[in-house]
Amino acid sequence: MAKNFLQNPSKLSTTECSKSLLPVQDALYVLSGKWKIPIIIALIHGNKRFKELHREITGITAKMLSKELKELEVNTLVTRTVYDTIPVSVEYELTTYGTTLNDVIMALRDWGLKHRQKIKEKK
Amino acid sequence: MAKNFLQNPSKLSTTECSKSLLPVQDALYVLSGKWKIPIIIALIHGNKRFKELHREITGITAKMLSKELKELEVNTLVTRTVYDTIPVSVEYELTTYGTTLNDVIMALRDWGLKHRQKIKEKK
DNA sequence: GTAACCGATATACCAAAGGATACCGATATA
DNA sequence: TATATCGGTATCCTTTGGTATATCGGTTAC
Repeated sequence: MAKNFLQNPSKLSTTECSKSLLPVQDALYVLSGKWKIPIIIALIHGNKRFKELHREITGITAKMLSKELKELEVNTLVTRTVYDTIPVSVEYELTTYGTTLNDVIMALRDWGLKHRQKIKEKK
Repeated sequence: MAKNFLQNPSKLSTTECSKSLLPVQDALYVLSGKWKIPIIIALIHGNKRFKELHREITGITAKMLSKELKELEVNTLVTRTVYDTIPVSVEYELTTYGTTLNDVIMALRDWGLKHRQKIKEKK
């Protein structure tokens, strides 16, 4: 039932269609901003400390990195662990819930690749 | 090779991972802004005229509707057809290319639904 | 003693996104 | 004559997103 959504669009009522609107917007909101995807991708191959992320993600400022990490933490996509070293070290890790974004990211990547190709052809 | 991307993250180099960054950002850019998804979803069950979209998409201003439709047109997701009626009627249609976004939208919707559920549970 | 590292925060600023409102010419309706 | 419809555009304004730069306290290395 819900599985057929968007696959036989002509059969769907406006109300049925609008049911997908909010979830899609929720998902986009979680990924919104210039740096969330770069951060998530950076964390995919392993935990990272603040400075490591800062070095790895070119162009990001410490303020934005801190802010975006907080938002990812609020959405339980990332965990923040403080270690009692000297000086203190803080490790960021993608949660298992965070890895459930893989399908979304892969769908976006696949479409993005096709789109790049299409834009190239037009020129 | 590329298919395994994000499925066995620990095996991937930074350069391999960063290959997905640009396509994902491209895709998100195409969907960016407050109104693109509502417009696309509105067009999924059939062609619509400007005023129909304006009425159907609650909250949007004519300025934003016009602007977002132009961007969708530039990306060949939507076509604009002017009919020589009186007064003139303009029809917007999702292209077949536009419908290739279905996988992306469904992935976003599925994740968004799970996320809503998860947020609810926390409370 | 002074410079650097760590994980940030504070302040100031700027540009882009989006909203509110008014208006357009052509036509139809009251 | 006045008002409404259609598909927008023009102008102004506010909000948000993002940048730049300086600074913090505690510690270590030079």
